[in-house]
Amino acid sequence: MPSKEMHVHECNHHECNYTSGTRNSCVSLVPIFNHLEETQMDEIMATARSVSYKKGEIIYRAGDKSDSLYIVSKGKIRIYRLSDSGKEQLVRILIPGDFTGEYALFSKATHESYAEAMVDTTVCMIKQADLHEFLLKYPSISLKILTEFSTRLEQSERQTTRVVTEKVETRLAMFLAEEMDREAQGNEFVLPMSKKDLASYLGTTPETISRKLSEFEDQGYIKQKPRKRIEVLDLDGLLLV
Amino acid sequence: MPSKEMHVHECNHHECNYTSGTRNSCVSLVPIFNHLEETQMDEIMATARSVSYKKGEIIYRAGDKSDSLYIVSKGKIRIYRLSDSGKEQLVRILIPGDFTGEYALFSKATHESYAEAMVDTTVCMIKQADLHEFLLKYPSISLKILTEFSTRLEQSERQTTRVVTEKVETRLAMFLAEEMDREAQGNEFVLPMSKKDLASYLGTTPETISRKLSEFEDQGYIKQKPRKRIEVLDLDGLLLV
DNA sequence: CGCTCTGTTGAAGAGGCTCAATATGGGTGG
DNA sequence: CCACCCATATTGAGCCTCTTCAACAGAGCG
Repeated sequence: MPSKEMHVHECNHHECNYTSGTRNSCVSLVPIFNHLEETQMDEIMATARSVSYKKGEIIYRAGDKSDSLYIVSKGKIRIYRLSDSGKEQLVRILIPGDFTGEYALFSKATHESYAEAMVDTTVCMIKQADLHEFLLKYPSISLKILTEFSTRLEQSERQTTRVVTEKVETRLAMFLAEEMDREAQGNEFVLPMSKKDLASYLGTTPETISRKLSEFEDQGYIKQKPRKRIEVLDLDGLLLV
Repeated sequence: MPSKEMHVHECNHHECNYTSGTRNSCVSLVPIFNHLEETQMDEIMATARSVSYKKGEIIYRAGDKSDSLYIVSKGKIRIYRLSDSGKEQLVRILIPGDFTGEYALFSKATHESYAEAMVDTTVCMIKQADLHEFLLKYPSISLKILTEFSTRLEQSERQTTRVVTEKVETRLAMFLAEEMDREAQGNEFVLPMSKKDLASYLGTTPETISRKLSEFEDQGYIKQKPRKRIEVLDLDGLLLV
């Protein structure tokens, strides 16, 4: 697989094959693979390709044919959709250990969403044929992916339900509470995205986000600090909104 | 199908084990199993339990512990969620061949949604332990389920995007167009649910659905007929809304 | 045959969007 | 290291879509 003779110009976006011994960067860090034996991980790693993208680069777009699984090994990826009317909606953000590409991989040949590097990012790609082979050979991988999928499905449905049943204020409060739960350092956390993206994720506009956060601040629930940091002063109050 | 010796009181909701030879009602009709050999399907069927529910009965509810996959063999099931604020949202409707229960099965022990029989319904249930065994034994089943999951995930994300980016009128028009695509007999189709449920599915209210359908009718795009039948007169016009 | 749930229609009000003007800040190049 | 610049964020005002509440009509089911 890995050609040792690799030259820079053979590498789109600094694309490189792995050589054994450079395993650590991706396969071993994703839950779907890291329960395997070392030798099995090496085997998978041997079929993987590493590709780097610079900030802002598009990794795939809707309509692209693709047949690879993308595992984030470094950086951050924005997954978003464009509606028929052309509006953008942020679906989720991938951090190292997350993967994407599953739709094109298991169902259809083309993507419906867009993947964009939010910062300089490295992914490893596993081709559909290789992955299928491994799934048949090591069925426990499938169980891991099924677990991941069912969690994602649940989250997606929960998100839909929220958007249709709760008002913006409530959705925002819930989002803040969840971030506190996942990311809190003390009683502060850092927004993982711009407020523009947050608006798109929550199904509203940047203006409304801005206003609602100010209201929360006026009401003493939170305090906004520089560099996207938010201190939560009254979590319970927030959740009663 | 019921064992021949079945007595009413041995069967909760007319619950019965399968005997070989009565295979046809469920395992063989779902895409996730029907690619298997006859003998393999028989093997799975032997572990399945058939349960019937009367119209309106709840099959599972949020918070229930469950460890079974439910495959619809007859009838129709409404899957819905309740938001934190208590509002109901219709997630999807299952018809024979569809399955549910995956979240409790692969991720957590409890359901987040509700499943209710819309008409008299029969499901077959496969226990988690049995299913896991089959997945490891026949890895191709996992691939089928992965395909199904990734399709559902895509649909769910598409639904979220629509709800947040399109207005009600557009969502309704798209829904009608999709139903035409899937269910049309001539240029008519039958709504698969009440307008109340449709409202909940599309994230709006029955009043709005009623009004928008009247508008579409006034504009000559559709014609509403008795028994939930809708004739589409101008599909293109509808999609330009 | 009546009762209850679903659907329809009207009117009023609210929540959030749009548009526009201005402020801010972090990234970049000099 | 500083100044500049452009995307992001903020704030205000008006408006529009959709929800809400209420009253009534109709349909399906026991």
